[in-house]
Amino acid sequence: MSAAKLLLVEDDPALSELLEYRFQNEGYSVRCTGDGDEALVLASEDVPDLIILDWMIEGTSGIEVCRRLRRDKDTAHVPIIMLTAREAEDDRVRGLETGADDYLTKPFSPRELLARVAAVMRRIRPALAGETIEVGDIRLDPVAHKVQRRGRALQLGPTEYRLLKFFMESPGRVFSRGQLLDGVWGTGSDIELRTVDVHIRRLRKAIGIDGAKDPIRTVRSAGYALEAS
Amino acid sequence: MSAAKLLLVEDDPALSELLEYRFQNEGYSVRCTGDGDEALVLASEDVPDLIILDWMIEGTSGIEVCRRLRRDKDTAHVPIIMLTAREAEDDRVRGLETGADDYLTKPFSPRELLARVAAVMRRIRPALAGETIEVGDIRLDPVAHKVQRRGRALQLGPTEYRLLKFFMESPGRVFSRGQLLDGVWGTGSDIELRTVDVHIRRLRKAIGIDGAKDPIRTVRSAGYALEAS
DNA sequence: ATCAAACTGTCGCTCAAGTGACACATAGGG
DNA sequence: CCCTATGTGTCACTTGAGCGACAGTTTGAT
Repeated sequence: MSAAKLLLVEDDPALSELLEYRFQNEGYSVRCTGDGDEALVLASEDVPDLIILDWMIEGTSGIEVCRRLRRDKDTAHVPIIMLTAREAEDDRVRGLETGADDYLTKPFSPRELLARVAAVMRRIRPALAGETIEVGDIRLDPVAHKVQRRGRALQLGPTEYRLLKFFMESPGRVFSRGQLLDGVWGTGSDIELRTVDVHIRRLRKAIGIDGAKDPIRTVRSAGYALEAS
Repeated sequence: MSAAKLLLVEDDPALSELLEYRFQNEGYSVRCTGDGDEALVLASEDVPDLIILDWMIEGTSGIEVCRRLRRDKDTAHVPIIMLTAREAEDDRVRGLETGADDYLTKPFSPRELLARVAAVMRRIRPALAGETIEVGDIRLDPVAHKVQRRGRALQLGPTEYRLLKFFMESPGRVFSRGQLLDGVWGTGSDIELRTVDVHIRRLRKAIGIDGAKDPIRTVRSAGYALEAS
């Protein structure tokens, strides 16, 4: 999965380094700068998914950076979390009105910042907040109803989709034909057990990419399983 | 334009009344309750655009309400701003981790809450904040009530416009016919589900430019989605 | 007030995709 | 070798979506 890209604009080296480390640890891709003008350049040449912006920085001030980011078409929609030492309500309101999406007052705990970043990411890019299921090289996005393998979109029918999703919710686990019928078709279905085979074959065909091995394992006299590998 | 719908969950009558007044003044459509269980009912029967939730309320606690809202598919994506008297970092983090999008500590000024609500609305439903939305090569200006594709003005009927706008507010996401009826026609409409198909067809025809491919994706037995690409 | 044009909701038909059943092929254990 | 569990190809049926048409309604201009 492509990691979420953060841009951290903070001129206190100690804090900047600490945060960079923590965010990288969480799997984000982070770029840092302590300078307002440089921040604008970085933001426009590779638009990040989220910007963490200190109010008091060298060069162009934080609020001015915020305003300019909002004015540029490419960065207008990028969420911004502002960091500041100011407590005054007026400043908070001004920050929000300028276009910041969230606001944190120093001193804050890295943990709280992480939680806020995660909250924003959850809203903005659900795909990056773990709402998609990933097993091996297959990624399933239930919101968009889309499935990818190795970055290539797969074309699945409704039943194939439900079947794959069911497998992906419990990777590696073997399901009997009866369990699959219950889970995918619904408990009240009086479908032939063998029909499962057919759909397994269709699913195999649908997710088959040459160069990739079949992730569906047949377990003789037991059922089928989706391999986590 | 349909006003943004807020759900205010606050059991202090004085505060509740004050906020309701202020929000209505800003053009929001507000419903209030002081009870957690009632909040869940209200939220599910007519999904609001944003929920303001007091941590300490009668009945089910705020954090539990938050958790349940997140669990229900219909309300999972609705942004939540939590209000609380607690200062402790642990509580703040817990609130955010449970799925709240933002957080305000009492006492707060109504003005700051308004600013935060506006910030969230701007991000979630730009159209309600009067901003133009852009998805792929389609641009929609809610103020001018105009739609362009590749710079060419499109001619849309009222329902086509609302339908497109609804899609553009959540690009890539699949909506069932029922969800589309709720979102575009309003919750109380007793329209045939199949009518949605007809309007989808009309919308497709209206936004069709030769050389451009149809951005509306049909998801069999699920609904429709507007492709971000 | 009148009229024409545009918009909206329904219905029924058509066609394509999805689905289930069956017949047959294949593989592996006894 | 035989038998059973599994895999594969095919076909008919079902379902769902697209489409054209139409009648009722609303809108806007004259």
